[in-house]
Formats: sequence, structure tokens, C-alpha cells
Amino acid sequence: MGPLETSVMQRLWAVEQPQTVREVQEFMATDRTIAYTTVMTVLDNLHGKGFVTRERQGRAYVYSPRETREEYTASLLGNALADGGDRRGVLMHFVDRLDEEALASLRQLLQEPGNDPEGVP
Amino acid sequence: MGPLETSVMQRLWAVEQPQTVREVQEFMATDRTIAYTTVMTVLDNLHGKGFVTRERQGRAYVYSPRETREEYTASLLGNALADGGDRRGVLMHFVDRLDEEALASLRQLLQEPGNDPEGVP
DNA sequence: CTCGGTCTACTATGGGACATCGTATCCGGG
DNA sequence: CCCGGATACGATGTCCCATAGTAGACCGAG
Repeated sequence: MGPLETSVMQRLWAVEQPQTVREVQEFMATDRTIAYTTVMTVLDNLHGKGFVTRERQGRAYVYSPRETREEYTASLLGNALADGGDRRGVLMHFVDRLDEEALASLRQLLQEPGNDPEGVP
Repeated sequence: MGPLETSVMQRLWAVEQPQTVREVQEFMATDRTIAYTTVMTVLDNLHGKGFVTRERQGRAYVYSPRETREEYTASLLGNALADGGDRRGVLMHFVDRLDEEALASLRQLLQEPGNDPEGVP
């Protein structure tokens, strides 16, 4: 994903409501100058790549992220881990560089036993 | 990093000894046809980007990876985590998708208290 | 000392992805 | 029916990567 595509995604992630092209464009135009059609193309590309979904609302499309930002980032981590060599070695260096806050989060998340898929009626 | 650059790095990581351009080229030429100068350019680019170091050995350079594959991958994970939104949320989804083996590694790594930097004379 | 082979440095070209936007077309409301 | 806003389509420029040729440097063998 290129930088502009990333900016657009971050905008979609930042607001709750699905956004029209115009809404995204107007927001981005506060920082930089950018044509309506540029934003439209980017959103269309993101849709083609499956990063966002869209739905007609009247005449316009409204765009929403397909995954939350955190889900998406977690996928990136997972993929990198999957083809990055020895997993144990990778994880070792990874935790080595985490700060205390992240370590605390991780420890807690690992304690909660992955709520075993028992009968939860 | 492009696919060819990745292949070259993986070769450097796979062997222990620093490699000359010719050695890398000969290895890659078993799979595909690739010119000596192509491999040279790639190694030179990787050097320019800081992914490999090189040293003169006689007339030729010998190239070595700057980091181990696992260190490099761990950096990728770290960077993704750093600018991928709420870290706790990311980690939650991340561990959710790990298999038992990875979870076991992680649990063990987190138990070992980061050998406190006490006086180790 | 000179020749030839090997190595590097420099340069060039083509493809693909991204950023950028203009024009043409379409459609619903007044 | 016509207008304004929206989309669809396509064109262009740039940058990075893959690919490789050529020229020059250097070293060892006669």
C-alpha cells in the first residue's frame, strides 16, 4: 500500500461512519491540495484490492474498511512471522525489543486461556 | 524489498560464509537464468540500503547480511506494531491467530525475566 | 612487461505500481 | 427535459525494481 492509500485508510479507520468520496476528499484537502478524482481513484483501487467495501447510498458510494486497523496490522505481523525464518528466533528478538507496556499486554493476553470452544449456548 | 532482492538475502542467510557475487550468481543460476551483473547490481543496491555489509577479499567483495534473518523479521514486526494503531488491540488479534507452538514459544519467552542488568562482572 | 581473464563501476532500458487528474458519461430531482 | 453532482475510463509522470551491456581496473601467467 502506498502512502496516499495509507492516508485514506487511516481516515476511514479514524471515523466511525462509512464515508463518501467527497467526505474523504474534503478532509484531506485541509492538509494538502488533492483533486476529487484522485481520491476517488484511490478508493476505487482500495476496493479492487479488497481493503474496503462500498455500498450505494443514493447516487454515491459510501466506503468502509473491511477490517479494523488492528486486525489489518495483526495480519501483517502474522504474515511477516510466517515467512521470516525461524519463528521462535523471530519471537525472541521481537519480545526483546518490546517496552514494558507491550510486554504487560502480551502477558495478560497469553494468560487468558483461549476461551476453550466448549458449549457456549 | 523486491522479490529478487529477497531471494538474494535468503541465499546470504542460508549460507554461513560471506559470499562473492559469483557464488551467489552461480547458485541462483541453477534455478533460473540470471546474468552476473544483475546479481552484482542487486547486491550493490542491498549494500546501499544497508541490508548487507561487504568487504574486499582479494579483488572481489564478499557480502554478508547485516542482521540475521530473524532479527530482520523481528524489526518488521516491531515497525508494523509501532504504527499500526492501538498496540493492545493489535497484539490481541495477533495472539488470537497464533498456533499452539508459537504460543508456547511466546509464553516461555515472556516468563524469562529480561535478565535484569545487574552487576554481571 | 604485456596479455587475458575476472571483477567492479557506470549506464541504460523496460515494466509495474502508485499518484494525479481530465474528460466523458450517467442519473435523479426539480 | 435539463442541471449538478457522481462515477467510469483513461492518460500521464514518477519512482523503484529487474535486467543486463560496456568500459575500465587489476592481478597473475608467460
